[in-house]
Amino acid sequence: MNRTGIPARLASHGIVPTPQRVEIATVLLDKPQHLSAEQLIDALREHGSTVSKATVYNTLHLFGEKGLVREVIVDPTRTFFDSTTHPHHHFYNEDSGELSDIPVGAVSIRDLPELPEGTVQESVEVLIRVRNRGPG
Amino acid sequence: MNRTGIPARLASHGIVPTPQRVEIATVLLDKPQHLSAEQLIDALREHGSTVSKATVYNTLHLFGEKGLVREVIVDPTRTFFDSTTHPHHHFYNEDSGELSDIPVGAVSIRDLPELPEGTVQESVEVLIRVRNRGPG
DNA sequence: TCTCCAAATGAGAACGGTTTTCGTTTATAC
DNA sequence: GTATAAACGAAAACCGTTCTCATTTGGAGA
Repeated sequence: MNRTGIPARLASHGIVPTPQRVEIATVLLDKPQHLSAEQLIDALREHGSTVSKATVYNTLHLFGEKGLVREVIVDPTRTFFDSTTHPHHHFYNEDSGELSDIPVGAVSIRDLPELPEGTVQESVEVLIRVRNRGPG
Repeated sequence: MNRTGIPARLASHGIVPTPQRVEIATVLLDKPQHLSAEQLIDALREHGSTVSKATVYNTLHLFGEKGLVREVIVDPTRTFFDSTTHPHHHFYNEDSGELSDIPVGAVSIRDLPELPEGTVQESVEVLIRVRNRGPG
């Protein structure tokens, strides 16, 4: 169902399922994961895909707008794309550059604050930065 | 106390208070605020300072390492430096690019999760992304 | 089937915030 | 005064991302 399901999944999000988009979605949405654009391009190449960098970026932004992936900003040098879109939070290992999920329910917010005048809430993100425990 | 206090404040953080560092700290630490490097350079220029870009970046990183400012990453295009270092959280207005503090105590985390194997916690950050309320 | 048109793709150039390079200046020690 | 290391700064390099624009693709209608 995975491979055949991708085009339908794109369509259900209002995305025209072109071959390139299907390739990208097949690799990125294969499992819960967080990939940078560069990592995704590498993965695509390993799968024999030849999609261009421009299309990968265009597609990632399109997927983001349509709610098929979530953009995660934790590092000034690259953006991560999260194949899991339901609400959850993240650990970011600053030593390894690895982004991982905090199990749903393992953390929750108490007392959401009043928003700044004239604004509407977009998202609530909790990020726990960690480092590898040093020797000792 | 502000101007005379800055060199001592740097020194107390293990930072040699050179003229440039004092200029930078004087502008950035003047009040609770969040400035990007570019905004800070503009502010320095308005104060008559001629510090170079390289020194501003070097200094900001040094201040960050020494715990004098906090780096806030919410936008892939620029890093913000927060003059308030005690624990607090942020609103980020994606329309205006404005970063603001969530009042301390207005939000708190329930049930911190277990950290990934072999890691130690660095920080816990809550970010609430907002947008300007559209007309209507 | 042929044409037209709009959307999508891709190669490579451009962009822009940040980092690096490396020669010069400054501060401190002796 | 001289040596030495740290700090500074101008400009180039860097690099992830965006942009340009020519080409390709896919559908609608003739």
